[in-house]
Amino acid sequence: MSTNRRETKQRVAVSAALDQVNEFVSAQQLHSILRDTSDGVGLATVYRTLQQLAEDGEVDVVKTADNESMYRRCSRGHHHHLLCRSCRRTVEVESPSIEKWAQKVASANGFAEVDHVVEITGICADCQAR
Amino acid sequence: MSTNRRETKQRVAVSAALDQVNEFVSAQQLHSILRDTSDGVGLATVYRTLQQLAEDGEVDVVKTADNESMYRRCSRGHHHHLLCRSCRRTVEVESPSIEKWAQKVASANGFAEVDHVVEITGICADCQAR
DNA sequence: TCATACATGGGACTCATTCTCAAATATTGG
DNA sequence: CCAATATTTGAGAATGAGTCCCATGTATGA
Ligand SMILES: [Zn+2]
Ligand SMILES: [Zn+2]
Ligand SMILES: [Zn+2]
Ligand SMILES: [Zn+2]
Repeated sequence: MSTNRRETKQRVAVSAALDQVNEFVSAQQLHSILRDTSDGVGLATVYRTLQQLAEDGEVDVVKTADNESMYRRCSRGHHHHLLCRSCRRTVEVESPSIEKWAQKVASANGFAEVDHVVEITGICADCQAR
Repeated sequence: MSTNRRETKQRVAVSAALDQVNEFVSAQQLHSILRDTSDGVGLATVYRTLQQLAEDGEVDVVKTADNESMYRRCSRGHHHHLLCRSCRRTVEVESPSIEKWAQKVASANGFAEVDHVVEITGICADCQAR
């Protein structure tokens, strides 16, 4: 809700850690990454910070098949993801036609406050080559 | 993987209960619905049965925002859903162009074994009028 | 009817995520 | 710089969906 966030070393640490990975990572992974380096950050704080970053549109969130939230610093603006189920390599994809389609289907059926989830998964070329 | 399922009264009960609702329901909801009628069905069995029905393509599964799996008996064949976040009213939608788009984006990036998740949510006309 | 492979369910267990709240700390007005 | 104050932190407890274990029950086919 609020946009007034204090700059604590924990928040900086989480943000910095996110910058070091290019794929989606879970709160737990980030927590153990931070455990090793310098002063660790509490798990609760990692969760809170990631949620806030997501609220602020700083990171994107996707859910794995086994219900784990994964976070990634993405480019700003609405987009979707094509991601490798094996190595989590991520490709951001944009498609105005998909957005229009979703909106059209919804309003054609009388729905308002439309939202949508569109994610494509697969096995990337590298992972296919094993 | 197997398709050899025995016809037990529990399985019949779960399947019948599913037929009585037209929206997506969770395993827990189905369990408490069944608790009231006749002989209840164990929670573990409800989960198992729903999973099997999903495997067999008898029901569709969607995840709520708070990571709960919801099941619904849908028409056969691949399709997606437009669903009301308030009352869970569901509209099945088909769109060959979306399917082609997903496949094209994936192969253009060297991905194989492509899968995708496409769900549209909103507030239905009735819930807006509420 | 019998043998037996498969199904059931109560309860313990997992595990991501949230909650609690006292102690730590960033911010700010003076 | 300093004290007052509003936030933030984090260790551990709590939550809750879903899974597992396994002794008991049963659908099914010979
Ligand atoms: Zn890969
Ligand atoms: Zn979109
Ligand atoms: Zn509705
Ligand atoms: Zn599709």
